[in-house]
Amino acid sequence: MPTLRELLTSRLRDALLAAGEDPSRADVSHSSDARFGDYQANAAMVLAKEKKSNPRQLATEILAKLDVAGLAAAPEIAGAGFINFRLENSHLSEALSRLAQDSRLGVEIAAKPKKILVDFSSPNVAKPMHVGHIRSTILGDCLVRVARFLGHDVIADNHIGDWGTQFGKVIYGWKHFLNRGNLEKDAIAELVRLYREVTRLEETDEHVKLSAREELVKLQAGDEENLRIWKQTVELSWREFEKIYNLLGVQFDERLGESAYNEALGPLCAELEKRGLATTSDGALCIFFSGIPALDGKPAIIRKSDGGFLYATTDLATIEYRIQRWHPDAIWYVVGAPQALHFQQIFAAAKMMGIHCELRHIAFGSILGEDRKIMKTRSGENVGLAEVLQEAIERASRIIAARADQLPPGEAESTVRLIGLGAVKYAELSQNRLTDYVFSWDKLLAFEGNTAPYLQNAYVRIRSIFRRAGESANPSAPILLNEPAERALGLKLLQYAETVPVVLEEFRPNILANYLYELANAYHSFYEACPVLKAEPQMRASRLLLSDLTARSLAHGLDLLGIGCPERM
RNA sequence: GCGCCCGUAGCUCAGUGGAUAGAGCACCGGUCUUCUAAACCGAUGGUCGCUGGUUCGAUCCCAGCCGGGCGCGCCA
Repeated sequence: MPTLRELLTSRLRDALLAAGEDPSRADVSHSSDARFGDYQANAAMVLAKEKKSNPRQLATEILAKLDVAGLAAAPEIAGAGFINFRLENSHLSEALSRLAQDSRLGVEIAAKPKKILVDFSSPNVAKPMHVGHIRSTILGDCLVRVARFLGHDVIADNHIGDWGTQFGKVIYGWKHFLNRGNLEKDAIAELVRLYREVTRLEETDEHVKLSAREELVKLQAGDEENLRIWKQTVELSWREFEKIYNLLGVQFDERLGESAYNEALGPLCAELEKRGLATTSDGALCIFFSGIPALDGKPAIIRKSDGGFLYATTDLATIEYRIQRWHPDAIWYVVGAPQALHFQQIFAAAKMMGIHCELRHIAFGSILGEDRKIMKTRSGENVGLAEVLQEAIERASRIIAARADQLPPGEAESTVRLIGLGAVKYAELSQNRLTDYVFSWDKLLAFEGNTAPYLQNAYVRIRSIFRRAGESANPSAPILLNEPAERALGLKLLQYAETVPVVLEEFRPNILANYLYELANAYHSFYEACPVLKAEPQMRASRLLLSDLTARSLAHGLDLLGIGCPERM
C-alpha cells in the first residue's frame, strides 16, 4: 500500500504536470510544525526560483490543478509559498483499517532486491571484544535485519582477525608461560595475559623478541605445532565471542577469518604485478592511484619489503573471494571512520582489478575515553564488552527488584535481559552513527527518557490493557480519531511504512529509533488522554485496535533494531 | 604540510536550503483509591564556534579563521 507521502506526492505531481511545471519537484515532506498541517510541499518556491517568478502566485496556479479529494482538506498556501496539507480523518481511518490487515505494517518490499554481503563485528582473536566493537556489531546486525525485511538477500559475514603479528607473541607465551587453569576459566583473559607478558619481556630482552618473531615465521610457514596452538586460540576465542553474540542475539551466516585468505595473497600480488596494477617502490609492492586526486601520493602497500602481506592485501583477496563465492550486488563494511582512507584505497584497487560490485564503507565515529581520545586496548583503560553487558543486566535487575509489582516467577530473568541489553543497543542505535562520543555508563545504561525501556514500557502498557480486556483487537473495527491524541497516534502509525526504507538510504538506524521514540511518545500521551477499557463499545474497539497496531509497530521496529519486548516490566 | 570528520540549551545529543531550531538528562511546578508513574502535563533554558559570501530565505551550501578528533608506505 502506498504511504501517505507517496499519495500526496503523486497528486502533486499530477498537478504540476497539468500546470506545465516540472513534475520532478513534487517532493512532499512532514510539516515542520503541526500548526501547518500534516505534510508540506516547497515546490512552488523551488520552481518560482528557477523561473524567477512569484512563489505565492505559482502556488495558487498549482493549487488550481491540485486534486486531493478523498485524501486531504483543501491545501493552503502559507508563508513564502508553502503548500500545506491536512489529511482527512476519514482517509486516515480507512488507511489504518488497511494497515490492521497488513502483516508488513504497510512496508513495501524493495523495488530492486539485491544480494548484499555485510561485513561487521570483526573481533580479533586472543583479544577481548571491547566497547569499540559494540558499534560495528549492533549497527551491522541492525542493517542486516532491516535489509532482510525489505526483501534483500543478505549474507552476514564476520571477518575475524585471526591472522597477524600478535600470534608470534601469543605462541611464544603459550609455550613458556601458559596456565591451563586460567585458560579453562577465561581463555581470552589468559591469552591477553600471555600477550602482555611477552610484550613486557621484549622491552628488555632481545632474545624474547627474536624468539617471538621466530614463532610467527614458523606459524606462517605452516609449522605443525604452531598451527595447532594457533587453531586452539582461535576456537577458544570464538567460544567467548559466541557467548556475547548469543546474549546480543546476533547471528552470522559466514565466519571466515583473515587466515582463510592467506593462500591467495601471494598469487594476488603476482597477478597485480603482472597486470601492471602494482609496482615495486622502496622494495615494497604498491598500488598507486595516479588517476584519483584524493589518493594521489597515497599508495596502498600490498607486500612489504620483507615479503610480508598486509591488511590491504587480505582485504583485496577477500573481495575477490566474496565475488566468486556469493556474486553479491553490494558489499557493506561496517567499520570505524578512522579507516576511511584504507577503504577508499581498496575500493579503488578493486575497481582497477575490474570488480564492479557496489562497495560501501559504512563508517561510524569513535568511542572516546574521559580524555576525549579514542579508547585503545593498549592503554589498558578500555572497557570490555562483556563487562558492559553484565553491568547493563545488573542495573536492570536492581531497578526491577525495586519496583512494587513483582514479575511472575521465571519471567524476571528474561525481562531483565531484554531491558538491560535493549538499553545498550538503543543508546548506540539512536544516535547518528558518525558522532564520536565519550564512553559513559550512565548514558549507555539510562532507563528513562529517550531510551529502549521507554519504548518497551509503551508496549508493556498495551499488553497490560489486553490482559485486562479479556479480548483481542478486532481488525475490522472502525477507527475513530476524534481526540487529538488519537489522531496524532493514528498518523504516526501510518508513517512507519515511510520510515523503515529510509534507514537504508544512508544506513542510519537512528532514523528508525527516532521514529519509534515518537511513536511511543504519541502512545503514552494517548494513554493518558484516552481511556481504552472504559470507553463506549465503538470507541473501545477503535482504541483497542489503535493500541494493538501500536504494539505491533513497536515490537516490529524494535526487532529491526535487534531489541526485544517484555510482556511486563 | 595535506586530507576526512566535528563545533547546536548547564550536560549528552537530534535536526534541516525554508515558517517561531528540537529531544533526553539536570533544575522548577503540577498529575498515581481510576488500563503499569520506566509515564503524563507545564515552566525555565540557545548570537546553531567566529567572519565574510551565494540566496527571496543559511544553523545547513561556499571561502577564510579559531578550537577539537582522526588519518596520511612497509600495524590491523
